[in-house]
Amino acid sequence: MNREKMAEVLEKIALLLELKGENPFKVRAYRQGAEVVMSLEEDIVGLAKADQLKGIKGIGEALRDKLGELAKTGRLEFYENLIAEFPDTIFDLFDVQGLGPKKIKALYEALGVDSLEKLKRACEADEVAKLAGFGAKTQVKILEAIAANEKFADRFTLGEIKPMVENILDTLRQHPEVSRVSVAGSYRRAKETVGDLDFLVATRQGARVCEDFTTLPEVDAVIACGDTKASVRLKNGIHCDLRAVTSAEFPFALQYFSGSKEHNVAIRSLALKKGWSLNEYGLNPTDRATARPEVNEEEDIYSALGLQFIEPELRENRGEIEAAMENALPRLVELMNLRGTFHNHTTASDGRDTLEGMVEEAMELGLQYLGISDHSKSSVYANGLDEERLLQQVKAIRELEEKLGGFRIFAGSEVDILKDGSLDFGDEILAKLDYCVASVHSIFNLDEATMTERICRAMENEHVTMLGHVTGRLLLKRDAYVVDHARIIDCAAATGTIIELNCSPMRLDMDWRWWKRARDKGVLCSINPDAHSRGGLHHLGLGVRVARKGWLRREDVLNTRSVQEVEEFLKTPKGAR
DNA sequence: GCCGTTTTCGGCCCGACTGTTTTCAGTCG
Repeated sequence: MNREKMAEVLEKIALLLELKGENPFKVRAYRQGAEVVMSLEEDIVGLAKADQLKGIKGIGEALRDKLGELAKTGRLEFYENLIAEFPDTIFDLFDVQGLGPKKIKALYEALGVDSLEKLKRACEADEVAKLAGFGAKTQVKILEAIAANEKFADRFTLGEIKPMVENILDTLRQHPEVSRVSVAGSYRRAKETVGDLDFLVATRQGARVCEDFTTLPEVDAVIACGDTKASVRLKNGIHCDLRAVTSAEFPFALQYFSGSKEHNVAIRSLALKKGWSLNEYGLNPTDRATARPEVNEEEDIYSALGLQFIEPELRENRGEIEAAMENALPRLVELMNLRGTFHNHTTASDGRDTLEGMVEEAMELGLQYLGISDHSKSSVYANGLDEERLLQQVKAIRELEEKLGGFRIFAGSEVDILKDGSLDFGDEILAKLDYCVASVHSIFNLDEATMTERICRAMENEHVTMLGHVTGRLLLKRDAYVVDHARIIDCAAATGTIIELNCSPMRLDMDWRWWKRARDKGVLCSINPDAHSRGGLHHLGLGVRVARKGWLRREDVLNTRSVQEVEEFLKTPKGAR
């Protein structure tokens, strides 16, 4: 039993109760329970096993018992009875745009529809349109939604949709009737993947702007279009909403639609305590209210509630509101703080650009130093360097550096962590490098304890400056290999090993949820693009956003330091850094 | 089912949009 499985059971119970027409608040309680299970800092499975869930907000007596049973026996009778009432394939129906519990229930009871396949056939046989509450248009929309689901992925990585978001923002800014523009939602909060996009505009001509939005070249299908809201599906399949509000409403709408839902629930209840009812249009006095604060920007809303401004990346209800009350929010790292970066590849292994090309791009970006760390010999698939080629590369780096004068190139290696935790190069070779990134690139299927031990052993090596991509995850493609993050963070703290924030768009690894803990234990971060081409260096901005989401400050990140400081750091023995 | 500075019962966010209705239910965020 693990955290994910526990949350999934609660999530599925919520759906099944909805199908049965249960009290919506009970449904919500299960859904919130799933949320709590996923976001709790402590080891929820261990706590559940030991009957120590008491006092956790959102987990009451009933959920406590159910989680306890689940953790101890791996099963839950209540759930098994519930799930036996419906076929497993019925869950797929909830993914169809426009179908909710009531409609699914009707389809199931009247037509026996319990899978996507049966739904499709029922629509094609014109049976759905005849049902009460359904009609011809609904039937067409269901078929379209099924087709869209078959054709497209339902989530996108933050990195891959960035160019498109920038494009749409530019177009909206140029609209003559639009005065203010922003993207909101999980994209603005820098979640590693997003399921949809939310755009917000200030205008007096909502209907017209909404209409124009639906004719953008990126739009594939229009789902809805009214006076204040338009909803479309873009050609790459992503769902995209536009909200049009007045300029006075804009800060409220921006706050509201940026979420997260959990953050907003907490903010609104705080507002109520102060005598204000907060929604997407404004701050309205309840009977206890004092004078209405002036709000022109989002910052003014937080300030009216007696809070420090909370950066969007932090709005996950993970302690940011409490910190803002005490004026204790960190000043987050910014892109302009970065002076260089480590973990980059060249044509020597599997990169697409030469050493000279990579350095040139780094200089263009205004960096003062660049770390080169090509793959080591065990990564045969990536043309990894053996000892001889590595030493040649070090020589080439020193020569290029000499020629450039002033720009520092750190010679390193991304050395493979072998199965037993030993390294692909011996200490005598590693000692000749300026630094070294150690990463796992093979044998991903070890159990958690063995994998964690393997990684910790590598970190104990004096020459390992930093740990590369902690879990090896490829977002939406390959799961993380299982590691005990808490132990790895402790080990990094104990050995003075840096943990990399790999900001390749597919990775964003270590996950943002762990950085605050690492920071509090004194572990240093290095924001590394894992660049395999000149363009790859541009992902540093993405890395900064994730670092911010992990509560990191400038001083928590190695590559905000100057060349001299980094040299000093690397010269100092690990234990003394 | 959860929660409590309206505290053990009675609330729990609510507004926009659509389609099928003839005044509203369902979905979505």
